[in-house]
Amino acid sequence: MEPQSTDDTRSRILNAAGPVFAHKGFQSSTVREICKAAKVNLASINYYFGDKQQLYIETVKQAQRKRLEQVPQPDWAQDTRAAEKLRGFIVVLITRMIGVEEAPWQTQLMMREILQPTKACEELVRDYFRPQFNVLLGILDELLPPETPSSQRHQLAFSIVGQCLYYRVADAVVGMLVENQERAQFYSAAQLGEHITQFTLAALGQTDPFPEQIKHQPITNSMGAATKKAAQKVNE
Amino acid sequence: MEPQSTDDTRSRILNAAGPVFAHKGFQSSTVREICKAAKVNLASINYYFGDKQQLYIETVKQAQRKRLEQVPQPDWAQDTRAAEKLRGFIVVLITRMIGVEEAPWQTQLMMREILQPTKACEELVRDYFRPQFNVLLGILDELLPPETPSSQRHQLAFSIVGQCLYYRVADAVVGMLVENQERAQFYSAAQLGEHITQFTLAALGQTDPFPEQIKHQPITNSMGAATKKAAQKVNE
DNA sequence: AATTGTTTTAAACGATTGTTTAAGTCCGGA
DNA sequence: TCCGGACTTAAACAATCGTTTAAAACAATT
Repeated sequence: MEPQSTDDTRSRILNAAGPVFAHKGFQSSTVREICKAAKVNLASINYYFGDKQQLYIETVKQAQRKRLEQVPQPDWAQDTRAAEKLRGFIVVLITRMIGVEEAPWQTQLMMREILQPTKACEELVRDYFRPQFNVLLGILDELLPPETPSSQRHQLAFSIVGQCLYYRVADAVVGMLVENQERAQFYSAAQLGEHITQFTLAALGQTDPFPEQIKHQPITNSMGAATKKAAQKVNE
Repeated sequence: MEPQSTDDTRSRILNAAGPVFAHKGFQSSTVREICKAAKVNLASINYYFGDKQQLYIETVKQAQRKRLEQVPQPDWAQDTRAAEKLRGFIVVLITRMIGVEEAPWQTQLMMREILQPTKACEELVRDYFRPQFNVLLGILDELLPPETPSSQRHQLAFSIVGQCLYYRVADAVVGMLVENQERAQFYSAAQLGEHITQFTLAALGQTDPFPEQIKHQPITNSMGAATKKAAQKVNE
């Protein structure tokens, strides 16, 4: 009946609003700017969404939905080692954070919701963060002694997620702290993912202590097949 | 000549603007709201600061200055072990993040600058983040093999900082993911700092692998004297 | 007491905001 | 062809924003 992802007026608004909200936040984005970017009339937002705030909520939801189908967690073979699953999880997460070529405005929009939650955040947690969190806890379950208390499991998960989130949150500051050349050479999603994986596995006693372990070459080739495929999908 | 931290009109504006900007951001904060909170006339901001933006910049600077003298890094005795220094560094950092009783609006303001830098951010990096970063690198230098490349040292530092930042950035989400009781019992600054320290030291091979190492009791008593003192100063 | 410079005050200004309105356009079914 | 609902459009609206203004109040010096 209604075309979904075409250049429907409603869809044009939704697609134009995403980057604008992500870049400037809710208050600083004006309906006039969004309408201009979407090439629709000024009144269209109110006609299709009621008001600016409901447009914002719909935009966040759509960004989340798109992100879920763009970068699904890889479904591992049954005999995949837990360490390999963890590597895959981290690489997908860090890839979502820093993107590949295009600026990942969906993630930036979510980061705004994380830092300053609005009404859209509860759904975000329910449909996105919570399942993600549970997947990670499932992987950790295979790596930890059974008697590990859940409170400790949770904080371990946060230590992993926190390392990944950092490169999106503090992206600008990282750019000011490290030389451009070093950044260009060592800060790809694959390399950062590998670093965080090694760091985490070492902490969990799954590998030798960290500094001796990896050689920190510009290109790492220790990724498994499932991980590679998952990381690639982000480009789409 | 001019009283600094009294209830000077200029100071009243500055003190009132901090929490407002931290809570609502630059655009969403109105000069009328700030003037009302500061109990000064509407025109005072323009009289003393020129315009709203310069007030914002001054506010960020002052927050940074206050934070630096409130929570200085402990100056360790010469024979302090590096692991102990690292513990102190992390506890100070995490304490700055989540505060103790009062809401740490200074840190929240900085977090806004990190996520979306304005003109105030360059000074923030130069006077605050960069020195902090160097202190951490100095500590890591004592824990790492001499041949460890600097690019790897940097990412190790980011892995530590990232774990701490997470509890400020994702504070609201953490509150939605873990039960209230667990949060009340296991998420004090001292406990989170201890967790991050153990996790990091284990990754660096300075202790046994992580999960077996700590017992994750509600209250930990393994902090050194210098660390305790540093954590306490935050309350002031 | 008069004068000077500084600070405070209430009111107004112009610009921009989100939203509404009412007239207009389009298009398929009778 | 005419009608009716769905959509689009340009204009206007009311509210709020940051900023300016000019007069009043104040404080210190001569």
